[in-house]
Amino acid sequence: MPELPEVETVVRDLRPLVIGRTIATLRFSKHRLRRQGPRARMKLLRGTSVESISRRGKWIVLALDNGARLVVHLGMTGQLKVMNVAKPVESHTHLLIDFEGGDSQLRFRDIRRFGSLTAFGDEAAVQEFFRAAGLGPEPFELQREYWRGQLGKTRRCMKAVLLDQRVVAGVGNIYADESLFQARIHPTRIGREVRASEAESLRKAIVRVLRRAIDHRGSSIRDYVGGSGLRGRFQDEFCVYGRTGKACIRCRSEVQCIRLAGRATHFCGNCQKEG
DNA sequence: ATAGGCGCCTGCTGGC
DNA sequence: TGCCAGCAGGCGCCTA
Repeated sequence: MPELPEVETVVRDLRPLVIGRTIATLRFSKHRLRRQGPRARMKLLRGTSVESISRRGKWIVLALDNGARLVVHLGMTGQLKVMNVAKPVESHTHLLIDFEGGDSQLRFRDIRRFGSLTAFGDEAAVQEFFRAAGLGPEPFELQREYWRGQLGKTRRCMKAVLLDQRVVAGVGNIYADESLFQARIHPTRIGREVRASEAESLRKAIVRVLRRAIDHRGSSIRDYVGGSGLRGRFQDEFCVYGRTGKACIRCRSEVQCIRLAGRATHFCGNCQKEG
């Protein structure tokens, strides 16, 4: 579900609501998440105050003043939001963080439990975790030569390359399809057969699409809400994603949908030529 | 190296 | 109306 723009929106929403707050208690649901660090290490967070909240790819990092970190991934249906303690706790809420002297609490909710919550002792441990995962560069910091090199050395199709978090961090199914449409590149094109000029227009398209999506607070299709519970609006701006059978906004031919890299892939067969 | 399939979960939709 | 297959913003693991 949440890709970079949604995660960025959550982080921006939460920033004024959690920075400076001191964590009083952490309460977990009885269900385990798909991936979750040792529950015992969560003790590191108690009694500390939040210094910052940031994003790396689709990961959210809460930095505490004792150096500890809480790293959150929203998976497909994760929500991280601050709510008034008086609000009923919704089903599938897996972590409640109460702050000292306040009437609001941070809640992690995840219907499908594909998300993850992990505590780390310090920033170095977080960086090592990302390094071990091979997490690639942020899309906004993609170097032209690096990008060309990554495309040039692979026989995978472009859709698969864009979804690979080791190549570029933060792009998911929606923004992969939208970026390829903007750059007029067919999703089945092979990485190393993409021309340098195409690679460059794709690099720019990714940045443009992600920035616009962030401006719209991301895309809400079903579950996603920002850190204050507000939905996104970028779903109204989709050119191809979820528009199967509808007219391409550019040439009016039918938007097609195929399965690639195990995911529904939307494109215009007329605007995006096969190799 | 890479494609494909499965598994992890729950909930919703569309076709019969 | 009811049932059930199929599908969903992710990702790791396995096999061929």
